[in-house]
Amino acid sequence: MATGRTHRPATRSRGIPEATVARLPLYLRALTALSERSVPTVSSEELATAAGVNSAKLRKDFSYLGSYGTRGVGYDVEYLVYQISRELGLTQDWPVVIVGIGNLGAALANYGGFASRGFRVAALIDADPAMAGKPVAGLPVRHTDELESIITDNGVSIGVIATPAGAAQQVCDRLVAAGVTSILNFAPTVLSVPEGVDVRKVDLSIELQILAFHEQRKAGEETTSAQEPAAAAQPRSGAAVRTPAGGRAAGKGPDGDVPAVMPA
Amino acid sequence: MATGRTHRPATRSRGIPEATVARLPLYLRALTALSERSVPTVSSEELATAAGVNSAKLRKDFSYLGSYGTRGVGYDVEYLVYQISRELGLTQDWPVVIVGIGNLGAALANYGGFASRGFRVAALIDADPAMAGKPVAGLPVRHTDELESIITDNGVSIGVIATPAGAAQQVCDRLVAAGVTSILNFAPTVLSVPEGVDVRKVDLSIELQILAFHEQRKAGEETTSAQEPAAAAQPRSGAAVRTPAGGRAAGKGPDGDVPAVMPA
DNA sequence: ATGCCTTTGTGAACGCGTGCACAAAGATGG
DNA sequence: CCATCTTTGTGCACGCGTTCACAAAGGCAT
Repeated sequence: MATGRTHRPATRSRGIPEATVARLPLYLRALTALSERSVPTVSSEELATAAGVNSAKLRKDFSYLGSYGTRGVGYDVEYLVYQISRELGLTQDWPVVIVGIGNLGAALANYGGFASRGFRVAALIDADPAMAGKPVAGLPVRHTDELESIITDNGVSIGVIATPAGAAQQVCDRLVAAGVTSILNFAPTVLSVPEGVDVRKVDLSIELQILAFHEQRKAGEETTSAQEPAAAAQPRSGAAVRTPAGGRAAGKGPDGDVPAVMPA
Repeated sequence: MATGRTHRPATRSRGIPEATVARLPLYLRALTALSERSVPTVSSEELATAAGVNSAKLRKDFSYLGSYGTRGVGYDVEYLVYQISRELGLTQDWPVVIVGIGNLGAALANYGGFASRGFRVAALIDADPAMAGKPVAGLPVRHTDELESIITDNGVSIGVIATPAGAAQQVCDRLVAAGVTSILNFAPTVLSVPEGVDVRKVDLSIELQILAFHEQRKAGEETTSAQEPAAAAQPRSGAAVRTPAGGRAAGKGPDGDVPAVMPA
């Protein structure tokens, strides 16, 4: 759910649905694992299981990229890795800056998943002068004053914000002004950006809150109706990401707590 | 309109759409900020702006919770904070364990967004004996051996996995076996869990990859029309394959290597 | 070659989420 | 008490995403 972008999927022939784009990295990871095990080809069924999705969905996703499979056989692993990488733009080098080198920023700087996917941490930036020069993940922390020059000098177009909420918008503005057009925001704030700038938000506490909701619902169901629709036998469905279809649905309230009292 | 059997119970059937649940924390955050500023009431339009969503969507979301607004006035901030908190299950205490105290685990342990929302870090767990006892975020790190007892003793039902990918499934199995029914997974792996266990995944590199996709497309749009190599270019099986450490020279351009290693 | 078997690619149906637009509900002022 | 104004709550339509189901395509054995 990127905020920020408001216009058409544009590219008519190349109109890959957003939902599909979001799954491509998933496929890529599964394919990379297969590649390392020197598996030459893989069927949509196998790959779908490995990625935790439905096989029909996977085939349709791939169909947006082109016809890269062979009927009766499956997909060539290496070829598909290349195609998806290219589609995602991972065949080129993406310099990124991380702003806000606290616990989270340091964790991000050390995160192996970046470098291995074409992302190169161009610089770590922090507002604290005491941090300046201190090495984190092998890079010296730079002061915020240098933000603009770092971005222009390195041609950075992707910025990661890991600052406290209060500083996020200001940092965002400076990043955008300096030329950044994609932002990954870890600060718990709604960033406002001009047209043409993409923002993706990752909010750790929101994820937990969503889990708490479902957890509460599960706890409530035990006490009321043990009657569970018990969707078709699905022995060990891998994923469970996002609405697993057979999951909740016919819920029924936990228990009848209907307090009409206003605490205010 | 809700899902499931349409009785017409005076109490609303709890068929809250998943998309709505995912936005409730967003509203809650905006409302909390208003509450701290002692704002008594807020209109759907104002709150929607603060939360970064459409006002109609916000009203519809709230309608699933009940009619908590006053026409012509808006919503009572305090009351709404309470209602959403209750709906999300944040009015109770949720003990959580964090497994894998690396950079990310430590960042999570220090993350303020947890404690302030009803989540209490019951324990930090790591497999490294050298970490045991070492204080992180004010808590002593416990060894993995204690995992089961910690969970049962504290009644933990939510677990956070911040281990390397290789250990994630094993940790997950142990968490589930010990009674955890909700898992927030930061490891880049598809976890397989039995029916009834919720898994939410946060993948830092996937978010960046999605940004890269849009970034690449933006860059391509500038030059107007796709200079994209029409799909036919690549020979089926032979070529494509990873160019070991190929050029990438000029930075831009659809060639270069393919990431060979999974992120740790 | 021919026929069988496997697996892809996709047309079509369905369901969910989103946003518009408006009537109903309540506040407010005269 | 009535008129007017504001804002909610929601019916409806539309578009996207998901899933099913199957014909077409290719491999393989005979």
